[in-house]
Amino acid sequence: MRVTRQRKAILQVLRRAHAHLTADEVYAAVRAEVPRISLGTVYRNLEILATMGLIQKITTGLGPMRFDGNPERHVHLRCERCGTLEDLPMKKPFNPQEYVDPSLGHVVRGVVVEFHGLCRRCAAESGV
Amino acid sequence: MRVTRQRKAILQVLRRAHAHLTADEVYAAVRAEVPRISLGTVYRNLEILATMGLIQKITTGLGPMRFDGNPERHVHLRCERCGTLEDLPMKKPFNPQEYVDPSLGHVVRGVVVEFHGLCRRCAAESGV
DNA sequence: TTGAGTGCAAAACATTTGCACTGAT
DNA sequence: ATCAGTGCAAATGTTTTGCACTCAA
Repeated sequence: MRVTRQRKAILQVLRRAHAHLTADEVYAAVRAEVPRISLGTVYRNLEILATMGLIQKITTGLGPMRFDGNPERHVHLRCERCGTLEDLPMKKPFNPQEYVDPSLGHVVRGVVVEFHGLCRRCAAESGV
Repeated sequence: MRVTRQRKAILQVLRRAHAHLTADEVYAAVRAEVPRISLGTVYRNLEILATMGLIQKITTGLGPMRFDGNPERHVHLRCERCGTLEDLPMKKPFNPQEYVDPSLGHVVRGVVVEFHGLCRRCAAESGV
């Protein structure tokens, strides 16, 4: 894999970002550094970086995909009030085998867990 | 809410389906019964039925949304080999509080859990 | 030097919407 | 009779792709 200016800039944007960005947000941010980059290149690189495990691709079922510069395993909280997607530390790792009976013939290799509720700010503002 | 021919047919297709269908698959199936139904009507009704809790809308991050005629809470297994989405019985219920620390200010109201791996048929065929 | 990567523009795909008409109540 | 629901077609928004060109190795 070649290290291009575009690829470096995309990775940098994601690593520096506080929130988890959409492809379009990445595009906008990277343009500050590489003005002539195209949206197609952004998509291509996000796909490649995710496949290589350098970033994470998060599909949430609400709006477009988002990308997370943190490749470590962690879970997300989707705020029902403001729509943001933020990291959530887990008390203990999630073990699929606790929940699924392996004798039924299928094979469980992994699991995607996404919490939803209220983020810190919205919980405070709505006085919950 | 009115009980139209279209709405009844859509619900019936989803309740009879073994797998969890995309809007397009529902459209194709319903056309056998209501040939002049439009895709827009299918989408509108799927949205309404899901909001009313009669069906479930499942966004999986791979391909288009899928719809589940079973409104009860249960989890799904996405087969990495053939792409189907099927129901998975759980040994015990999933309790978010076991995993997430409630003292951090946010509020967890629910969780979406999706397993991935191999469905029965693919597990058997690939000899795992 | 050379082919992986790029920019551009068009295409593909899923979903939503405006509008005049229809049919369930 | 009324208006929620429908069919149609166009619009929207996201993501992918073909192709000629560029530049990292």
